[in-house]
Amino acid sequence: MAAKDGNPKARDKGITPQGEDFSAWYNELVLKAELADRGPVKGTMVIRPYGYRMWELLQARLDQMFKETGHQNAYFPLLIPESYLKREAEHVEGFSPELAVVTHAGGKELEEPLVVRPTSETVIGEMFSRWISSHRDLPLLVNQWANVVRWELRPRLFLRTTEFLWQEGHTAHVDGADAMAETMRMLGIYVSFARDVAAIPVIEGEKTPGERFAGALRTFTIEAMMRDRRALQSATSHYMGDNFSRAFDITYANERNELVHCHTTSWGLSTRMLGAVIMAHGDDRGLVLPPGLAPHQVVIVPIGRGDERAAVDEAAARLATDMEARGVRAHVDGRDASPGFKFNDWELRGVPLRVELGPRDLASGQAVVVARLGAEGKQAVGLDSLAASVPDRLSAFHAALLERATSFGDEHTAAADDWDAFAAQVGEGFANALHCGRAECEDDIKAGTAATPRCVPSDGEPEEGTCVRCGLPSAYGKRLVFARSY
RNA sequence: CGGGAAGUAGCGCAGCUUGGUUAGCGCGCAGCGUUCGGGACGCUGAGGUCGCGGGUUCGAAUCCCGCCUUCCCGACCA
Repeated sequence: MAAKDGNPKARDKGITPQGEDFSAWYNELVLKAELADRGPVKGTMVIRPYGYRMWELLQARLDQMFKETGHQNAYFPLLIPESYLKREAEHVEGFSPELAVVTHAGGKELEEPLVVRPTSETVIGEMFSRWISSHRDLPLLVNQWANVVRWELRPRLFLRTTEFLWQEGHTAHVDGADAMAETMRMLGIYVSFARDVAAIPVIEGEKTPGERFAGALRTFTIEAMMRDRRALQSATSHYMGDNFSRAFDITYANERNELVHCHTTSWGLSTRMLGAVIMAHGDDRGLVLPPGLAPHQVVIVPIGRGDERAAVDEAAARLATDMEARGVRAHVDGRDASPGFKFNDWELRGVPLRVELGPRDLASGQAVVVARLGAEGKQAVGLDSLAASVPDRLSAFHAALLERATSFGDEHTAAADDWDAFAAQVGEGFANALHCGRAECEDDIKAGTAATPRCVPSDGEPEEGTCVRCGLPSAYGKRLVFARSY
């Protein structure tokens, strides 16, 4: 009977509401849902089994998509000679502030320091130069699943950790056209992964020069809106031109036996995507997981005790087996805890569908089904048809989740044609506005509103006019998306 | 690195102002019993170098000095 409001003790069971403190909501949720924990070293993260299962599911789907488009997995070393980083001028400049460097090993100082990879363009570039000699070797399409280290100043679980897991694709091509096609193909894969697996609608587009990857000629991104209406860059795809192939001497002999530099790409998606899932779908009760990434798509909560319970358990096990036979990840929660506790617990963990099964249900040959989005309330479903209906229910759940996120994004996106409207809109969500393209003007906007250009959207309508900030003629030929971001 | 807050049991906190016996409370945890359709209850119990180092004092969680760490807000970023 503790006081409800203002009393921290009353919250032991729940989490801080999003509207009160989004950042507290996020941290408490990640910890309480047992997705991750903080490691002993600042900025490091332990991914716990429930969170790691999500990563595994993500990996399996993306990996399949990569292989279907002709890529092969490989693995390159964690340690890179420091000199490699320096071979591409912009690349070092971009990454040196956040490098972790090994200076001692084997009990003595190293002759050349080794950097712990912050990304692998350099080692892979070096290896590509040894492997590629003919146009017949191209394109070379490689991906690696790995950990990387970037000494971030302000870590945040999943969103920005000192060490994180990701996949980085690296490819080499005969020319710019082929490399650009690859860059866009992989961006497309990220878009469909986000939409079809994570149920997150994204805006795809190109980064402005100021937001480009260090060493890239063009950087493309997918940007998603979180429930606090801030943007999260969820994956990127880069066209390097011949920058890295010149730095690492990646050349091939063409059909006329002329030695030519390759054009390369790289593209990556990290554990940050799990942060996107948490923040794009979660609510005040906890996570809401898209079926594609949910460790348990259905949880069956058996209710009852004694002899009644034995019959319930048996029926629950049969139901789970039935569902699994249909490719559904089902779980029976047999813990010694009250039903109410389990309901809340699985809601916190975001399980899409919950099945309640008790003596009353058994007697009437049905079960109670509840979807985590909650719109339909509790629904009685006949036991003989339940398992068969689950795949459709999960698809419907995915569609509803995507629809909800899509309308949320639409509701909080608006065009802004003058500075006051712009400043107000980036406080509300995303603002579509014309910009002059000058870096100093971007900085000015950031200083004034904390908003940055997220991208030049691929599907934007052609439009010319004047910059929303400085009034100079607009660049890019269309509106940019601006938002405060993570 | 700038600005804020905080380090006391696994988690969340009180105690500190005005030093004083075995440092408390809630949740969680263990055992037993009763419970089980929206976060159950009773009884019993385990669990703490009070962040670290030094100082003041007969006596320090409490006062003084130094250090460390973490979290939040900003600059950097997937």
